Amino acid sequence: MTALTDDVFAALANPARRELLRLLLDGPRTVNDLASHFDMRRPSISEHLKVLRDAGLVSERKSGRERHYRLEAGPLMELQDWLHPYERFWRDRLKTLRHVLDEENS
Amino acid sequence: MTALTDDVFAALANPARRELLRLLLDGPRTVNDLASHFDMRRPSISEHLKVLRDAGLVSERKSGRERHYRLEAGPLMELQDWLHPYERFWRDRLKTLRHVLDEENS
DNA sequence: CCGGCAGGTAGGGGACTTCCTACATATGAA
DNA sequence: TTCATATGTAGGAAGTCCCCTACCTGCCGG
Repeated sequence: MTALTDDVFAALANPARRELLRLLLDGPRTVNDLASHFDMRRPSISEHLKVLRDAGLVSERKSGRERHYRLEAGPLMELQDWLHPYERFWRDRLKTLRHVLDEENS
Repeated sequence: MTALTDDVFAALANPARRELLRLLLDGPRTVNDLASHFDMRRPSISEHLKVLRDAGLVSERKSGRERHYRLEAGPLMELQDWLHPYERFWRDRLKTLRHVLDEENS
């Protein structure tokens, strides 16, 4: 298990890269296939894929002259762990809010 | 409910801003209090707080000449929603992996 | 009123991001 | 072998980010 690094947050900060991840939810795809969904030149897609690869969010498998990129959700599951304290915070605030509303209603 | 925007991902892309959120888990704090935890000048902290505010991740309450910043976890809970499809993907992959291992063991 | 403190804003420098157009590399097909 | 296809890499332009040093506003206490 790699630790959740800066790279993951930085990778997610770009909408094209998030869209790439979303496309990969349906399964592995080639670079050209992925690029066809964007209004952007292919080399830029290659660069985005490199950022995602360096963050551990995708992996690549060579097959002839194609490369199939596959989603690696591990870092995103670590992001979920990162969120846990905030979820607790959020629940506490909702509970408090509910109490206040109950007081006012009684 | 505000939709999960680019602003939230962009705000989280900076380690100082993530640290600010973490500090605010313990409750509201003033700018000077927050700044004291960083090796960075106060105006930069103000700027980071503005980014967080624009993303809806913190709110501000004036009290005399101080301003108390409070964590607003709402956008982070939307981030959790954003993660859901990836969690499903992750679970499926684990299940598949387990099947493969079972086959090999039998 | 006046000095000092809390905090925001302006402007700028340096590094980084993101896109582009060439160009390089490798593999499949004819 | 020779051409075309799939992809990566180089280098550069434009924009953005992040930090800084002034500087400004507003509130408190004497």
